[in-house]
Amino acid sequence: MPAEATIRDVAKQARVSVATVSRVLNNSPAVREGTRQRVLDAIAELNYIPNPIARRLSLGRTHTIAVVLPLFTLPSFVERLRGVQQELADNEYDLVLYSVETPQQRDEYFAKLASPSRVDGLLLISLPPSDEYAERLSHSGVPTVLVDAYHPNLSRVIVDDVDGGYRATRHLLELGHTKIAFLSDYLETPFQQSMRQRYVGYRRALEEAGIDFRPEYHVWDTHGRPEAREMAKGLLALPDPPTAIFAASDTQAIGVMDAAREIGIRIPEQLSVIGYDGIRDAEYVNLTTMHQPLFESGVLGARLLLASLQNDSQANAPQEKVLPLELIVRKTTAPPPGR
Amino acid sequence: MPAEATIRDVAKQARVSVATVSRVLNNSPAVREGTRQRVLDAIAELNYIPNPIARRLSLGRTHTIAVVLPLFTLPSFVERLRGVQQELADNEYDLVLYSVETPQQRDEYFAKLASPSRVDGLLLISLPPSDEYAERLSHSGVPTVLVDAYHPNLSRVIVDDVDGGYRATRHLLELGHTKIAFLSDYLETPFQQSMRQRYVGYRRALEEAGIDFRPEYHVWDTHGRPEAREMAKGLLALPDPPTAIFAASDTQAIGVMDAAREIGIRIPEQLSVIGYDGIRDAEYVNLTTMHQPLFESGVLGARLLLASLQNDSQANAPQEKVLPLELIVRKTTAPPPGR
DNA sequence: CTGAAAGCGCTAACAA
DNA sequence: TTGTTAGCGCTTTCAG
Repeated sequence: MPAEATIRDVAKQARVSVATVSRVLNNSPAVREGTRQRVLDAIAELNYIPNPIARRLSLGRTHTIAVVLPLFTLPSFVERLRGVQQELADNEYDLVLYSVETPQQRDEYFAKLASPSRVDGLLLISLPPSDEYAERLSHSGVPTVLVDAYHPNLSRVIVDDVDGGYRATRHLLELGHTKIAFLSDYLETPFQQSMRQRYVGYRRALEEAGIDFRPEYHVWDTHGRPEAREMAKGLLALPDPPTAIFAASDTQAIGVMDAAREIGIRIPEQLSVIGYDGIRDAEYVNLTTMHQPLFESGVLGARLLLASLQNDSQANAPQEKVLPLELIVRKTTAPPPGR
Repeated sequence: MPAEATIRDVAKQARVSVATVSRVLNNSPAVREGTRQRVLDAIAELNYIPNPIARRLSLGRTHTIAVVLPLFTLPSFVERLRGVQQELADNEYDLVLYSVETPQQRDEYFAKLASPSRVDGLLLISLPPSDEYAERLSHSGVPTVLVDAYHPNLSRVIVDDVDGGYRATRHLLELGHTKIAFLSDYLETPFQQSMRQRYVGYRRALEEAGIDFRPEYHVWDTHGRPEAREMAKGLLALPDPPTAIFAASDTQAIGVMDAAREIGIRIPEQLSVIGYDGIRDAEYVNLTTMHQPLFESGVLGARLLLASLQNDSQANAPQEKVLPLELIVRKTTAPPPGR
């Protein structure tokens, strides 16, 4: 393969200066049509492609947006990423991907990426930064937006998960349930804050309805369908089992459905199940769920970032975009048995 | 935020030349310990981070690996991507992501990325290049490896999909089925060649068994669970419906299961279903499937690429890695009714 | 062991 | 309208 042609080669070939070549490259109007054509011809002939790295160095911009997200096993993360990717696709920016598996790794990436010489912008999906890193990020000069994560100092696109948890629980309550379990991830991890908020909403709805919270109705484990199935089995084996289960994600709700099928408990006649997220699979299995706009959250996050990349008014206040939640009632929730 | 410190600032602060700073940055042994320490101190004090772009320009390498894959709705693509990501994570390379939705876009990306000034290496997932682009790629000087795609001139990690299709069909045949349908994506798209090969294997197995191929038993549509469900319904509504369906992907097989449930046909008593891929969901729904190592294919693809990035013996012959397929018999296949 | 200086390929004043 | 030239921040000869 022949060595790559440079702007100098083109200049020589077209008998102009590199400045002129640069001008036509950048669509400067200040170049005579004939000259432009000569340059274009030279470019075509030499098969010239401008070196983006050199361009970036000269411009002082990286043309890169880093997207950081938890290791993307979960459909909801992937869906958000797809939104981001779509919005970024026709832009000038490269989307570079970082997947984090541990809090240490997360902080490592945050530290590494909080530098304008590395990236032009940062998109953090479902990864709430600690105060320390939020501070560093907002002072780094790297525009940052959070998707599905909250920090007061950073732009974000979120939903009101407390309200979501509340409304999901209300739905069950209104059907007449009083024995309502909550099944989720570990709540204590600083990794995921949405889950915890849904739990808060759940507690609030119970309290408001004058129903005592029963600790044995709250179960948690690492995220996953089989894990949820096992948890659900435990719940249903209780001396006084719940008549409804609120799963903090659709994936987990589907695990609950697995358990019910396995044990021979009919949904929704004997057990109501409600999920959260509104992933595609929820529709296929007819799961009642609290739907949030996953794909759109990615799109909006990217858009927000792009916007703050435009007006480099660095110090513009953090934006907040709250996306709507929608209760989608399908076939897995009904009044409790005997009502 | 203070302007970023440069290597010059560090040099000044440490009272050495930039060359020396560069040496300690690159762990050159040719630096006296005392000097090194001074430099290190200066770096710490100024909070200096080397500018990667400048480094890349100087080194003439992009430190970037581009991964191109079809828009990642499908679990199997995501799984492969995860493998790639994991293998690349602790490397010096940035993983930049390109998702293609149309053949035009694919070629656009191929053209753009076939340039050493853009990327150090290229990983194409489930995207067989045309001869023309394969040619361009292999002459571009950009090491390229295909995952789940084949071209004789390019390194690749694949499975033997003809054999997979053959063995999946054999499994059904051996159970005693003779009315076996094949349900897939469009076969004619140059987008996906694996599907077509599975079909070839299917036909071969039938032929070998002396069973005539019935055109009405071969259905196809765009990929997706609901689409597969509709196709399956069509198949089952045939005057002489099949007793077994070989779906070219697990996602589609699950769609078939949806259809059966909806119509009230029992699996496997009345209908056998076999899928392909071995995605996680297949296990949950107890689907018999032809399993291929998806995650590993990504890992291996990345490894292959990394290796050819090492020995820049550009002209090394294309490597081929064939991963094993494994028939996993679960609960969706059984002898046909009345046997 | 250290420094001076050229160069990576491009952009953008500034001059002409 | 076009050309000259000084950077962008780093690496790497080549001298010393």
